[in-house]
Amino acid sequence: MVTLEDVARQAGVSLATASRVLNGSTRQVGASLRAKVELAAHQLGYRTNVAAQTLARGASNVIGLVVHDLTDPYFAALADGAMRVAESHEFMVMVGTTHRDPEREIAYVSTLNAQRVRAVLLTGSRVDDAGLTRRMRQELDRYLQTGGRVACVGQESLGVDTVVPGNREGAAGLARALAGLGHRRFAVLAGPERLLTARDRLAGFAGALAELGLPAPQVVHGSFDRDGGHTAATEVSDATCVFAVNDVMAVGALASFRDRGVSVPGDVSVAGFDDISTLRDLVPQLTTVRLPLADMGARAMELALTPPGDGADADPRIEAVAGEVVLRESTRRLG
Amino acid sequence: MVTLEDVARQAGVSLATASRVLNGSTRQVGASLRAKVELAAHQLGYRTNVAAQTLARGASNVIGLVVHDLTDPYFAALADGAMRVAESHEFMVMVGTTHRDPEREIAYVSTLNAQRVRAVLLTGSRVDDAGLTRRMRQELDRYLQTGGRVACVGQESLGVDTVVPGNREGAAGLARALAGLGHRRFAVLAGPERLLTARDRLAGFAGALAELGLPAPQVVHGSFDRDGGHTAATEVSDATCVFAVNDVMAVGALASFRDRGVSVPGDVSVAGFDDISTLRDLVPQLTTVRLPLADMGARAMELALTPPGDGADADPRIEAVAGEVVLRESTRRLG
DNA sequence: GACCTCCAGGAAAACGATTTCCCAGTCTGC
DNA sequence: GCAGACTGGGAAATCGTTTTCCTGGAGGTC
Repeated sequence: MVTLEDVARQAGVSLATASRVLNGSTRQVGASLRAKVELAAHQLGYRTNVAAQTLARGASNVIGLVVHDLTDPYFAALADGAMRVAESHEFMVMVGTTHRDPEREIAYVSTLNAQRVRAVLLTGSRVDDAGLTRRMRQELDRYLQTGGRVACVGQESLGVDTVVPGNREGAAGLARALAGLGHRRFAVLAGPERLLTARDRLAGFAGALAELGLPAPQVVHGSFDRDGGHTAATEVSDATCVFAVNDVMAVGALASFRDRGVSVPGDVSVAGFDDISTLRDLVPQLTTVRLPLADMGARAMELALTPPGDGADADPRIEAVAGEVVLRESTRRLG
Repeated sequence: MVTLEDVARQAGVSLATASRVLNGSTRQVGASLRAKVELAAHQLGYRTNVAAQTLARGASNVIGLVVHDLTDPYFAALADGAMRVAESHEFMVMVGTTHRDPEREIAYVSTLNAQRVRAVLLTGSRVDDAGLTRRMRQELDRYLQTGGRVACVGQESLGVDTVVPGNREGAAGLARALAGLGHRRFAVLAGPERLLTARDRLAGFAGALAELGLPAPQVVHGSFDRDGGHTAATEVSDATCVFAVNDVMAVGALASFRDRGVSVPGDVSVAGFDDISTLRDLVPQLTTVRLPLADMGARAMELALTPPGDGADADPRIEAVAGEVVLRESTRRLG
């Protein structure tokens, strides 16, 4: 293992000079020495020991990214946007997958803290559980106190810089658009009861229906994934339009209806939420609420990397992202 | 920032004892001291400084994972399988995305080397370019010499432990199955000319057709993604069956045909490769060659984590993974 | 030419852990 | 009762950098 000292010796300079040449320093080094050091480093095949560098500098060049599930295109898109930004800043990204287990999420923050990562990005939707939230807050505080930075995508319940998608407003807009198509009897495949993202979308949707004086939708809870949508769809009884609170669930619902010979949008209309791009070639094309996921990931990463301005550090920065209703083939005009 | 020394002082023990209690050691520590240390650590909110630990131990608990594109479900599935294994061994995973740029891939190996990661997992298909391969080899050698471990998914061209999918055999099997349906005139949406995975699949497919005494397929090159499939499909002239060398391209091709009013499988049959699970609810359901992607990622990670056995370290371990032809709705029986 | 300011270079002290010794007890067996 | 193993505890060296001083010489000003 070749160290900086080896390089310095071979180049006939001090450790300090070698360090200054090889790992960016404000101090100047004379051209001839500089050349010698670079040559020596190249000849010996020197690679900085980042652990030592991190220890000495007191700051790493790693960012932590916590997602629920990489195979869920929602998180993949978010992660992709975030990673592009990190890469453009020459940061490495350490990824943790929680598989939707809040305990693991907390554990990851702890581990990332131990790694002294520069910033942590939490992309998973929060859950309505005061105990968990409190413990997460506590873990985050530990990290923040030692100079860490945290940003979040989803709900602002953690009191950190957050990119907040317009779940309520988007779902409300979708409800109005669907009502505009003539639908009156709705069902909502609402996902897990305590998941805030799911809950907000349901609330926005139901709220808008109420405002329009329409009957409350049938609500079917279930898991937040494709199979959750598939299962929940079988319980829909008497609706002309089904809103799945995310696209992946909508896909499950479509499959379920197809299996049972129910035509979409002939017999029932289906809408989702997120506008996952991998699903854009689905048949029928899915009516949904588009979120700029990659962009949201990128903005969250920017938040995490940008220290809060001069003002009081008390207020977390909140960036709202609007969803855009996109009507496609899976929902039809009634009557 | 609370250090181990703070903990030791608060607990009234030496640094050595505190270290032994908090960060797994073979040495025993008396129960009373142990309790004191644990209490102190808890009270002070101590978090190990992993950088210092890595430096002292000379080995990190981080694994490097290099993928082309997280939003491509192929890599997402691979990464997911790999990460599960890493997590089960309590390793953290540092992910790099190359966006299909071989230079970036090499740069990542270098960076991960600097991080002194325990192992590096390369999941991207190799490209036929002697210069690039040589430089990658060189970079890997540097890393291997210092005790690093490397595993790869794809082609065995790097001479490291590799999980090799049966691209040739799978594509050949597919060709035979499609010929068995009565197809005679084929087109292959063949992806980039120099990408080995694409090339192998094309070769396997064309080879099997030749063996059957069928005419050579029309070959259309293009990019390896959805849009590549879409574009390439427009150039297909006179075929009853189109083989896209991966599922994502097949989706593009389906969309292209649909746009032009060409019915699948009525007018033309379409097949892909990989069996991406996100696409299982596509209409029409895609005929493809199934690869156990998550499992492949997991096995590659196992390879990376398991030191080669006692024998000569000369031979890289190769694990072959067979693809399984799955005929679905997108291909029909002719005549 | 004296004085002051820069500036490039080096010696050495951090950074925060792990681990090798060394030491003083305590057991064991006879 | 004593040699010899075994035990748990601590002092201090070590890992590979960065960075703070310190120093001597070069260049500028009056």
